[in-house]
This record gives sequence, structure tokens and C-alpha cells, in this order.
Amino acid sequence: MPRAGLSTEAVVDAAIGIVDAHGPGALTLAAVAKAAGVAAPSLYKHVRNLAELRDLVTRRVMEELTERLQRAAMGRSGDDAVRAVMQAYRSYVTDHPSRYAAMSQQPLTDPRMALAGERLLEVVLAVLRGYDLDGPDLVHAARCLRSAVHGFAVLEAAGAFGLPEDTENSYELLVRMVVGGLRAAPPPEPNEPPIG
Amino acid sequence: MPRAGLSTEAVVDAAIGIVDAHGPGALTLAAVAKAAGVAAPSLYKHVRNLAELRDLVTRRVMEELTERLQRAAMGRSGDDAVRAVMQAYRSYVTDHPSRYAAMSQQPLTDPRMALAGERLLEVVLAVLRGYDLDGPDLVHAARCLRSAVHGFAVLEAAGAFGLPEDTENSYELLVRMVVGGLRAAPPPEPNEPPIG
DNA sequence: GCCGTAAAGCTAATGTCATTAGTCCTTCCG
DNA sequence: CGGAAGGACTAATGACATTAGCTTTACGGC
Repeated sequence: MPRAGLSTEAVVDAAIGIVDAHGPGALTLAAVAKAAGVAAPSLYKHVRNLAELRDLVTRRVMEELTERLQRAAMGRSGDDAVRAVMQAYRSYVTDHPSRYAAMSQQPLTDPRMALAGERLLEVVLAVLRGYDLDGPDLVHAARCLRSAVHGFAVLEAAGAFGLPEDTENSYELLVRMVVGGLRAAPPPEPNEPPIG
Repeated sequence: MPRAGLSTEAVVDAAIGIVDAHGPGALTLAAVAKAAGVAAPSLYKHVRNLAELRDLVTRRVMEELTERLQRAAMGRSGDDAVRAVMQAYRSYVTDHPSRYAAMSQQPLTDPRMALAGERLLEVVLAVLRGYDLDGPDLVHAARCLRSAVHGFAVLEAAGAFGLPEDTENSYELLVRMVVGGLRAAPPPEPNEPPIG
């Protein structure tokens, strides 16, 4: 038996291929092994177990996404940057819906994921620096941006919207909501009903 | 062996109990059977298979959520109604994070889920009628509201936000974003960059 | 009160996975 | 050339889901 020349990277590649082709639910070690042309137990030389493989896939996806957001933000600022990042985010999800779904089904609490998550967050925070938000408000703004974008992405990737053609305009409205909301003044007082 | 007096409802009850106690990943037929004091194959008298049980759990959760939203919307209109519904939505998720997570991991494309989904959508649409949105814009608005709320809920339920105390204010900002965005004029032209 | 039927449970069996243990080549370094 | 390390394999175990076929209970009609 000639060496398969496997590596952790190669295993993750195969895993992503399966996710792309058959959805996140099809990601099993058995399937990855078959795709890699190897017996299932051999994978344990490159990956601790299925949970770790899922983590690695998630990390890969986060990195891809981060890179795309960085490119989109490059050379832009203010509303323009927020808009571009939001569009880039969605474009990643529509390009790789299964990958994104696989990522979002992971528990996000893993410390191992922290680094990738921080880098992603950095991009978002960088984009938000154009607005005059102090510490806590910056956090709130980032969470809202993330929630809006992620919520739309998850629902779209899950096929929860009826008509696919029309989602462009729906997203455009969401972008306007977020951009408009970032301009508006921060909350009058912590934990108080707003605006009044 | 005295009859266990099981029923589909009772099986779903047990399933929800497991989800609440040990998270969506712990929902197996074996676990449900043990909780119900019955052998695993017996469950098939009440439920077609694991996939259907998951569907039933999802449906139950959607119904609970819908009921809560209806109550919140009752007797309110306009911004007030939107605000109340958004708060009620989040309160459900913080009350039952595992349940909500179990629901969101389901593929939402099932026709069997359609009815429950429609009822939930109805509440949202009812709340949006206060704004002068024509047909398509109403759909866009509903999608955005749903995306924002769902995105925040998923992230919060997954523990993706660092500090739990502070999420109140984050959500308040999100509510203001949405309410503000609904007030703003609809997009100038389909598929064109907005506001200008 | 007795019988038959259908529903509700059970045990046994199968197949798919993940995971572990133990073995065997192959590569590469000295 | 020898030997160690690492990569891959087979065999074995254990958790689950799911199917098939059997048994018992509840209950309506007589």
C-alpha cells in the first residue's frame, strides 16, 4: 500500500469537499476516509476525532470569510466600508452555503476557535471605528452588525426565504437598517427603554 | 409489563426535556426511550424516526414561540408592537436556549413545518402592517426583522457573546436599528445602491 | 363474563459510525 | 545497512437507529 500522503490539511480539504457536496450532516469520518482513499482509523493520525475535524472545518471557514471581509474593507471607510463588508459576508455565504451552515452549527465557545474569531471580530471593529462609538457602544454595535448579517446568512443558507431572486433587495434593506442605526445616537441610558 | 401510556405528545415532551437538560446534541432515541421508561424500538409506535421527532420538537418550539409573540403583540401597534415582539422573541430564547438551538439546527425547508412557520410569519406581518409598506417591501421588512432577531438569538443561545450582563443593551440597540429602519423610506430602486 | 383485534411493548438482529488497540510497512536519518 | 518514527491497515468494541416478529394488554361487541 503506497502511502496516501495525507496530512491534517488534506483531511480538512476532503471534509470541506464533502460538506460542499452533501451538506454538513454528511460530514462523517467514514465519508472523509472514503474520499481520501484511506481506511477510517487512519484519519486519527491527522485528527484527534470527529469533533476536532469539525472544529478545523469551522476554523477554515472563518479564515476564508475573514479574508474576504478584509479585502472588501480595504481602502474603504464609514458607511461605505460597512456596506462593503456586509455585501462580502453575504457573498461568501451564497457562494458556500453548506460551509457556512457547517460553521454555524458548531458551538462557538471553544477556546481553540478564539483566535480565528478574534481576527474576524477585528475586521468588524475596524470597520466600525469610523463612527464615534466609545468602548461599550462599539461592542454593542459590533454585536448588532454581526447578528443582522449572521441571521440573514443563516436563514438564506437554510433556504428559509421563499423566493431566491428577491433576496438581493431584502439584504439591501438590512444593510440600510444597520448603516442607519449606526449613525443614530447611542442609547440614552443603559437598560432604559430608548428614544422615548 | 404495565403499559407505559405513551403517546406522540409524551414522546415530544420527553425529547424537549432532554434538549433542555443536555442540549440539542443529546437528543437521541435511546435517551428519549430511557427517559420515558421504555425500550428504544417502542418509540417507533409513536414517531416515524429520529428525523420526525426532531421535526416535532421544532414544531413545538415554533408554536410556543408564536404564542409568546402573539401575546406580546396583543393590543399594541407600530413601533411599540415591533419592540414588544422583539423583546418577547428574545425572552423566549433566553428562557429556553437549548430549545431554540434545537429548532434552528433543523432544515427549515420541510413542508411539514410550513404551517407552524406561516403562523409565526403572520404575527410578524401583522406587526408590520402599521408601516406603509406595499407587498414586496413588506416581505423585505419581515425578512430583515426575522434576520436581526434570529441572528441575535442564535448567537446569544450559542454563547457567542462574551459578557452576558451586557447583552440587554446590545439588543436594545438592535431594536432601535430595526424600528428606525422600518420608518425610513423603502429602497429608491430595486437592485440599486440606496440612500445615495 | 368471553373473544378477537388492534395497539403498545418487548427482544433479537442488522448496519452504520466513531473510536481504540495492536501490527506492519516505508521512509529517512545516521 | 540498521533502526526508529510515523503512516496506514485490520480487528474489535460500543453507541445508535432501525426493522422484523412476537407477546400482551385494553376494550368493544356478543
